[in-house]
Amino acid sequence: MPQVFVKDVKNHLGQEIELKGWVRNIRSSGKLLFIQFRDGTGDIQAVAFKPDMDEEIFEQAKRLTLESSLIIKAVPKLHEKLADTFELSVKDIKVVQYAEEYPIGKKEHGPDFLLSNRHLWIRSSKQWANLRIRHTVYYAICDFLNQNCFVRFDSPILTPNACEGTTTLFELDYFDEGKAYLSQSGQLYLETGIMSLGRVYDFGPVFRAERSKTRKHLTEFWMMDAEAAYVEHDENMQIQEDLIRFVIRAVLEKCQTELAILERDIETLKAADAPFKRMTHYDAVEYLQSKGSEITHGSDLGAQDEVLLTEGSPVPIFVERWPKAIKAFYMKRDPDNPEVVLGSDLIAPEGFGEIIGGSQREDDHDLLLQRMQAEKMPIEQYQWFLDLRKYGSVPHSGFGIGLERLTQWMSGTHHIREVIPFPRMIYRIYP
RNA sequence: UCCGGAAUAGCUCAGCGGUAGAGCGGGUGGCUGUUAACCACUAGGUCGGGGGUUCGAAUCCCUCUUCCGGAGCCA
Repeated sequence: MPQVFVKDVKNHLGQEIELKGWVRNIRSSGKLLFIQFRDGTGDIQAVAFKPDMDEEIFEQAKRLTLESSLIIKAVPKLHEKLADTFELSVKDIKVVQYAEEYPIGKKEHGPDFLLSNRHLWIRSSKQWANLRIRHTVYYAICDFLNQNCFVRFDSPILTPNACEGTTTLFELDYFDEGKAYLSQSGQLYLETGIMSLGRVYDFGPVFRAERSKTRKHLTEFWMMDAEAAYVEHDENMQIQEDLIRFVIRAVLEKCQTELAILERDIETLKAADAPFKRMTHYDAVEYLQSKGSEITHGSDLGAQDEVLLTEGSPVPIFVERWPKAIKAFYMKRDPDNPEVVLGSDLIAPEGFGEIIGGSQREDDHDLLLQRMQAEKMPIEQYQWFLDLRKYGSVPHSGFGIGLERLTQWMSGTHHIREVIPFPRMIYRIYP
């Protein structure tokens, strides 16, 4: 008998089918046994009724514990008490393993305990939902880019130098070549790719040895960097907006069960699928000051500023044209105002903060060299990067999306540690 | 790194100077419609480590360790 997945049960009403999975919960009522069964594709209630089955099988089923693995033969039917819900009428059960006493109980647990049991916690329904939404977000990003002429071009993870000098790097020994570092962004390598392929993206883990300790930071997270030749600042933002709205629609369409489990406010998410706002950094600071923020024109937005800025806005907000001093060396100066760069941060609503950083890149060799010298960067190590400005340089732009930040917003999850299978944080590397 | 908070049963917590408690989970029994099911009984603890104050410390003080929340930095 072929295996049927829980998600397909509705196509087999009245037929005997076989399902393979685990016990999420079990309730017994004498001759009736209610097994909350899960198989990875979804959950369904399986009902075992003693008079309808072999007595020995029923006794075996009675001894099932939380998370025991089992194969059941059953007939799907409409739930006797709930509308639009299916349940299974159990005919036979084969216990694959009686699970030992399961550490994660039905009541509340603290974060330390749950994180120490992350390898088991991922089975819980909210974690299951988060990981499925992450999957949907990941492939929606790839789908959008693939449909828009971007070619996957993976940047190396082991690198000889820093991408953006300021941030802390994880360092390791690289044979006889001295130190190597775990990449914190593939962006500079992507810029080489556009000269061959036009539009490229990478998607993989990046590493930041920052001692950040907030609900929005991980030391290892997944980032998608995209880069496009002949795209300038305004079009760069338009691509980002189209991409994010594509992702929102994909999640709303494909993750209805998951969003319901997480009690995500769907209407708020739907409302974000509308034209995004754009604001210069100057105007954003003026606005924030009028709202009581202490922010100054030369500085970055704090966490509270991001919340304040998007308060009352159903859509994300681009903050663009930043003071040159607080942005990276490779960003192109605004021809209309050399004090600011053509960079943009996209701030998600509902307090989820920055989800994208992007910019038009400096494409003039001498200007780029000057800036690298000003930042005292080791020029000889970046010769390959400067070369791009010598052999057919073109205007180009790109941006980077933090997968977990975006997933966190889509799923409405408070802490970023719940939207990656095994979060790496400053004080935690187990399991 | 800085500023707060916490550590008591497997888990979540109450107890805050006078010999250790609850709920859940575990075990045993009961129940034909349960939805973190319910009911009865039951086992389970050097109160994070070390030091101090006291007739007496889970409770007060010092110290160490671990964790949580927030800030900065960023995606």
